[in-house]
Amino acid sequence: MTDSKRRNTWQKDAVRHALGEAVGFVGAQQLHQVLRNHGSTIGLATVYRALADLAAIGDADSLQSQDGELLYRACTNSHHHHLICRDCGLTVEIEAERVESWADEVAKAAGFENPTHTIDIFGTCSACQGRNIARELA
Amino acid sequence: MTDSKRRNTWQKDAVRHALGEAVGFVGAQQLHQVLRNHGSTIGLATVYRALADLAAIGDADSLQSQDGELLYRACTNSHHHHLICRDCGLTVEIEAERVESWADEVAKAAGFENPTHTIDIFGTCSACQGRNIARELA
DNA sequence: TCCGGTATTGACAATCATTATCAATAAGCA
DNA sequence: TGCTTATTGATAATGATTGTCAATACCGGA
Repeated sequence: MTDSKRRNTWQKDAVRHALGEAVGFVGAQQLHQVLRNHGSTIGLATVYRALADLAAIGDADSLQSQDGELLYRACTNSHHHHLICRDCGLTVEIEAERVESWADEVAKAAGFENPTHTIDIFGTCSACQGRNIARELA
Repeated sequence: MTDSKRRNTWQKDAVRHALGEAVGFVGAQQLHQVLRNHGSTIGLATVYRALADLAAIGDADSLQSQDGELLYRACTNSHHHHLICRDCGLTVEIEAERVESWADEVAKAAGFENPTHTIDIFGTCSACQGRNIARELA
């Protein structure tokens, strides 16, 4: 039942490809702008739909930025989490077996079923640290 | 510099009190409705401002629900995380020392400074499990 | 290759939470 | 009691996301 009635369009390919090119996480609006700047005539609603599809299929990760915007990123493969620079958006994938099992244990212990979790770490990457210090001295 | 020019108003007290009464996490809109239903004439914008203040002071926790809404909860004291029922909003506070240290380690290992993290677990609490099964049989 | 049913698109309107605006109000101090 | 100004609240503005719906184009079958 993965794709009983799914059709392939150049729009979906464009979104998939643009997402692959992007570095770090990008929002739907932003991705739409990029596509338009490259000459595409794709519609904004279509970008939203394509991204939601990719996330549902498992070909994209999604998370919300700290101001509430939904961000996407091409997904490598298995379940993992992210370490994100709050200045430049640099993203590092992190394995979290220890935390996966911890989350499931905690949920089960409290009688919760079908647990899902949101685990993301934000920080300032080394490059941005230097940049910020330079700015403070100005 | 905590409150050099801060003034105390009944509005702020009302929000603080209403937040204390609420069970689990509540949104600003929701809290505003509750206050109005209790006869208060408080404005919506004021509720937003008061909640943002409480969170900044450290008297309230905040997190975003899975559909992007900002939710608040009266804060007990120290740093902790939450296990939240996605149906009824029941919230359980969880200690997470293991995860705290893990998050800091991971960030440091990648050269990230001032790490903060978002860790929340969503699930279906035992009460709602029963309720959902009953509904499916209908 | 052509055709027809229908999934998909895209321009636009509609939502919804949140923030900005700004005149009117009231907290707190001399 | 006055004065200064932080705060309020009605409302408009913003911005991301979703709904609408006629037009389009994918794809399996003839």
